[in-house]
Order: sequence, then C-alpha cells, then structure tokens
Amino acid sequence: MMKHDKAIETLRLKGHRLTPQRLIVLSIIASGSEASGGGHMGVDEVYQAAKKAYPYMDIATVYRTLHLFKGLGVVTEVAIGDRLHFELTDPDGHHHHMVCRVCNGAFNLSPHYLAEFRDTLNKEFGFEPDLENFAVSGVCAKCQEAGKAANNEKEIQN
Amino acid sequence: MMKHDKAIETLRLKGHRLTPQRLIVLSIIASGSEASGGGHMGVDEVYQAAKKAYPYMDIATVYRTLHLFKGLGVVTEVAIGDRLHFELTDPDGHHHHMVCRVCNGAFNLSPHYLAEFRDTLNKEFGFEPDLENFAVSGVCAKCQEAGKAANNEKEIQN
DNA sequence: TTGGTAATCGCAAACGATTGCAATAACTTT
DNA sequence: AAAGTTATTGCAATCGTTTGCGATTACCAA
Repeated sequence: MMKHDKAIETLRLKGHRLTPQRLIVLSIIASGSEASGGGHMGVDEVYQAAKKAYPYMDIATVYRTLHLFKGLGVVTEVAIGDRLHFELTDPDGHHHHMVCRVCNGAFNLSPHYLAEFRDTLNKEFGFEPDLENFAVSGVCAKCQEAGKAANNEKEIQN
Repeated sequence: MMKHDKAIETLRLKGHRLTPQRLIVLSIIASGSEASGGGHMGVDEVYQAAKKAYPYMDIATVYRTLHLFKGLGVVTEVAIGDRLHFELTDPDGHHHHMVCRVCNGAFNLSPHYLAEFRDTLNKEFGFEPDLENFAVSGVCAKCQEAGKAANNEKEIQN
C-alpha cells in the first residue's frame, strides 16, 4: 500500500503518464510480492493477471512497463533460470539473490556479503560492478541433499 | 593446436561423432581465441565464419555444437551484454570475467577473488554457487573516465 | 470544457536462442 | 566393402523478449 502510492508519486514526478495499464501492472506486482511471501513474478504471470483486469493488455506493454518501473527503481528484475522475474523493490535497502538452478528457488542475500567483493574489484582493477541487481546461480542446500540421495539410488541399482 | 587436438580426443572418448560441422566450429573458436587476443566470439560471428567453410551450416547446429562443447568443458560460455559469447576453455585453470556494460569489453578475473565469496555462501547458507562460468557486469576504468568527461561537458553547456 | 501534442498503446514483425521432426551421414558390425 | 543403427543435421516452427509504427489517449494550456 505504502510502496504502491510512493511508486505512483515517482511516476508523476518524473513526468510519466498514469495509464490504467501501468496502474494495473503495479498493483499486480505489489499483490504478488505480498501473496507469495516476497515472491518474484514471472512476466507471463503478470501478463495473465493483467489481461483479466484489462482484456486489451498486450505483452509488449507489460515488458515496457516493467522496464520503466525498473529504471525508476520501483521494481527489481531477477533472472531466474534465464527467465525474467520482477518484484517490488525492497525499500529497506536492496538485497541480492541466490537462484537455485535445480528448483529455480530464489533466496535473498544481504548486500554485506558483496561489499568486500566490490571493494576488491574497485581497488585492484578500477572496475565498478553492477551489484544493485545481482544474482548468483547455483544449487541450494535442499537440492544438494536430493541430488546426493538420487546418486545413492543409482549406485544401488547398478 | 594442442587444445584443438585434445578437444577432438574428448569428443571421441565420450562417444560423440566427429562431424565436419563440429570440426569447423571448433577450429573457428580456436582461431578466434588466438586472433583477438584471448577474445570471445559471438555466436553469429562463429556462424558467419562457419558458413564460409561449409555453406549448408545452420545456426541451430552452431548453437547445438557450442552447447555440446560447453558441456564437455572444451569451450566456455560468457554472457556479454546479454548475448552469448564463447572461447576455448583456458587449460591453466578457469578464469572469470568482468564485462563492461558500456564498451562490452571483457576482462579476465582470477578465481582467487571469488574463493572467499564461495566459502561464505557455503558456510552461511549451504548454497553452492556456479562460479565456473562467472561474469560480473559493470563499468570498466576507461569508461568511467569517459563518462565523467561527458558529464563535465554537459555541465559546461548548461 | 475543449482542443492540441506528445507519450503511450496495441499490433505485428523481428530479434537471439531453442526445439521437433524427417532426412542424412558417421560409426559399428559383419 | 557393405549394411545397419542411431546420433546428428537442416529446416521450420516456436520460445521469450524487443522494437517500429500508426492509432489512441493522458495530460496541459487556453
């Protein structure tokens, strides 16, 4: 609710128009983030929900709107298993993601784990990394366990 | 030359067929990596070169071949400005990349800068990150300078 | 309240990348 | 050397995403 209104204010201030399409996409992302417990929403998920509220909604408009919101910092883009997902930007400071390549789960990662890495790249190479929207791919603890179990079964069968 | 032959051997051993298409793609990647000084090659770059040597070559075959090589560890995939690039895998140990989002330049990054990061994720979250093929996006030192200069000019004009 | 104008939209085409399928060709076996 | 098996290919369709374009519409000024 709070973030929602703030986002609308941001749109106005930067001279963007308040179209029904934008308001719908915004409210969907906002509700989605609440509903699924800090959940990211896939683009098609947003599109399907938006079409229900506004049947003429086009997928291109969804993409353009999400990119606009991303540029305004209203929304954060997360690449999950090479699809794009979006969530309301966390107002209490950005967080990053660990994305499991097996179950596609996304886990939050506090920025402090990256601060040192950024400092090193800065000092050693003068390179300024984009860490506002950082995601590491990998395998989460659960899927590592599941993987081990599966391997054991294979060994038994052989 | 060395790596080239080794790659062919790897193909054989894993039971993959030695087709002209695969040999052509391999030699293109090998020469490309030599030519442009450790350079990555874009997929279309590989495709165009391959078509000259073998006019029936299809872009789908190039993608399939590159993915096969990637799976065999012969070739390393690098995402540069959201296009895929490929290079012969460095036999002296993997290296990572810093990719400049302004000039699309790619700079090598020794794995030791990531070792600590991996350890932390492992211990704190049980998360095993994929760092074999890691690239950070950001802005390189040169483009930061250029950016500052451009901003100064703007200020003068206003 | 009305009209002007520029941002935004829906549509369709195009992008880079992937995939299904029937035809082909590399390897194995004899 | 010839035939059989099956991985691999070329082609075309499809995926998710982006872009060009003419039509629409949100906003501002009169």
